[in-house]
Amino acid sequence: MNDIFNGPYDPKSVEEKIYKQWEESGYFNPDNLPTKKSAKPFTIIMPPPNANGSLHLGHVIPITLEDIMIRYKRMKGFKTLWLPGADHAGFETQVVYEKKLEKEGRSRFKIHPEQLWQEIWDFTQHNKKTMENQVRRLGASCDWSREKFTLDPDIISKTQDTFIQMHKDGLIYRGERLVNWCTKHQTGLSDLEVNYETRKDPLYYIKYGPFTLATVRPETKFGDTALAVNSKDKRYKKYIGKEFEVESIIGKTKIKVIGDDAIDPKFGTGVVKVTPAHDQTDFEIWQRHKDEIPGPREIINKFGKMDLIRHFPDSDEAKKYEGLKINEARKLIVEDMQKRGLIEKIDNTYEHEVGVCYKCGTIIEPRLMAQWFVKMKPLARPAIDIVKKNKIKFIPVRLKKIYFHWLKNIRDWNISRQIVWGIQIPAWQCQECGEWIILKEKPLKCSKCKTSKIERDPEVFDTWFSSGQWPFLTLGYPNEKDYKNFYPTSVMETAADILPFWVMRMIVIGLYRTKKIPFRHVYFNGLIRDKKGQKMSKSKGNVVNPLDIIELYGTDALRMSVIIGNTPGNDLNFFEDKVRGYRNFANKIWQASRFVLMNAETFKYSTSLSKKIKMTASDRKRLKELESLKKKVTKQMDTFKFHLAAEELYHYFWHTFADKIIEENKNRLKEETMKSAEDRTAAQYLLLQILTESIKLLHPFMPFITEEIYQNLPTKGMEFLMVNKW
RNA sequence: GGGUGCUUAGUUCAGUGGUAGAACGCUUCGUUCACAUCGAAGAGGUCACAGGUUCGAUCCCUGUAGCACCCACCA
Repeated sequence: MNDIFNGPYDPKSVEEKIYKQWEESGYFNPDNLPTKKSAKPFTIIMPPPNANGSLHLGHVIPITLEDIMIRYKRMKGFKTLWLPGADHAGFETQVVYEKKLEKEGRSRFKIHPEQLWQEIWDFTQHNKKTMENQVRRLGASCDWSREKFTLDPDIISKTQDTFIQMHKDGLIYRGERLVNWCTKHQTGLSDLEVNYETRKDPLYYIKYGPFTLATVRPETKFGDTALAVNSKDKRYKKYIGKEFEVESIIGKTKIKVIGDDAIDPKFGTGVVKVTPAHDQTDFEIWQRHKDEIPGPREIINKFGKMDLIRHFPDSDEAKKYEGLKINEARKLIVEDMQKRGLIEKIDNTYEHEVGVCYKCGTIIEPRLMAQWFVKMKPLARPAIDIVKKNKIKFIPVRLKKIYFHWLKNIRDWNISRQIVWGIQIPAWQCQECGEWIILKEKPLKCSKCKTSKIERDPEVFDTWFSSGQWPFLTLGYPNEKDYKNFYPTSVMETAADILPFWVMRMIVIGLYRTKKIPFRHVYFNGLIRDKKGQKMSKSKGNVVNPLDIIELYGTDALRMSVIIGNTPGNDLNFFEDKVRGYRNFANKIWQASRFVLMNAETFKYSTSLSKKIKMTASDRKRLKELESLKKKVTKQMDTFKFHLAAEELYHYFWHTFADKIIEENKNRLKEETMKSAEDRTAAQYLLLQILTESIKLLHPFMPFITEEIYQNLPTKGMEFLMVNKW
């Protein structure tokens, strides 16, 4: 017997070697698999990890789950493709890089965009390489020869094609809208990238002509273009449509009262000042009353400072507040208003939700900007239908509700980002007449005024605009062989929290662009949390590096610990004791295999042997039991119940095979106690048979140890367990 | 203000319309050559609460409470 079995199982000496063998075998690539011609494809596109750091424990769950599915299907004879990738992760990465710059005492705003781009490129390429090796350590059997990066030239080009096609189809428009503006990062954000925090802010009741109204933002007064009341409000009905001259700190101005149903008569005094340039609701009110009232007047600039003089050149007050930050301005203005008796009262108990940047927590300043938008309503409808008809199945099903809720209430999608790190928008503007031309290459002349003064839109796409096309772009839509062979993909396995960001958009754009569903199943895994159920984050200091765990306990143990007890869509708490338990299990497998092999040295295996073996009734019972286990586990695998399958196998191997079957057969194996050579052969056969099958069933979950043992079995058929028949 | 999920052993969590399950931890015993990263035996639960459906509910329905998360333009 091979003496590698001496001592406890040592993952370190096995894992690296085995992975290398697998990779060299070429079997990660479906083109090399010994599959039948009629074999069906099974495809998973790996959600590309962000190339702005290294893998953390949160990546272990998805990669393990995907690997389990892939290995299972590969053994089932499918033509399996698991395509890995990495995401440039636009804004996310730029934020990470900016923090790095800050530490070095540099600022993004002082670096030439091209240089900044190059620096971030180098940064991501470096991270990408580290991450690839980490993915290997996890045992991922993905096809590295097909790996993609979201900034590969073909991905960039085809992402732009989609934009151009959408434009042709009338789905893209450039609109002056209020954008969620982060004054720190100097970029607009999508609605999804805004978090809301509960804040306590003074609510000022200010006098406004014949009215008193409540506001938390008196400083936006200078941008007011109307007053609004609910059109059904009896108290104020008579004022609607009338214009008033009001006294304010910058003198007298005229302002009109309008009626709008968005106003809640019960809030404050039921009167609202309308500031369309700095408030989403007010902007919408203005859009409904465009003919009656003046448009937005911007009085806060992109740095979050007062910008008044250009609107009120003759006002001394305007000069006084000019350039002040919002908070400073507010304080001063309130003081001045109090001096003039314009403040009736201040309510200090008021709590409300304030939108903040999801990265830095800076209060979002709604800001009027021209941006590219995708019309979502027409795209949402087919995406709703397809899931309703169950053409795409959700695991767990309950998340469909969230999906529908999102799509039914969807608003147009702002896809412009004011950063350098991303895919450039293929849009060009004539500097003479302002005409926009949507083309990949720079046009020679403006299509309207025929001049050649044309500049590129310096902005880039929201990163989700390109990741939303990931399943078909990675496969080489529309003409590549892979696209024809492997699309639609089989399963999209991803974290539940990016359903609206990513899954929804992949379905929406996938349907639009390919006229096909991008995947048949979506499997949502939960987030990994620490022992106490808290989110892991660097600032809390509870981050666990998966490689440290692997060093201690091995990859197989780590994999088992994140699979067992992990149900789709639910979060999972991580603790080291659990991993230790499965490290012990790995050793159990190792020792049991050692015992079986030790006692099988006299055993000559051949496929025709099984007929000659004299099995006892209890042997047959044990084999039957094994058969029913196989059936049960197969069914669980087919229905995505990996946590149950893994637990079932764990229990069978340890408490049935090792504790019972091996024990009850010991006497049949020893020279001194055996009944006959024939009976010994039967016992050897039984144990080898059960061991071989158990190892196969365990392989998707614990690929390294099972492969290593398999290669030492006299019963092995193929060169690798990885491609052995399930 | 809406929505979703969770509440089961000391802990972390599975699970089922019909005597409650696992892992870890705990207690007692065991050092005969597969394994002390082990074995044997064991303690430990009104399955959040209150109603309802049912022959029977931890499971299905309704409501309540606590926790977690998501969404929302009430200034």
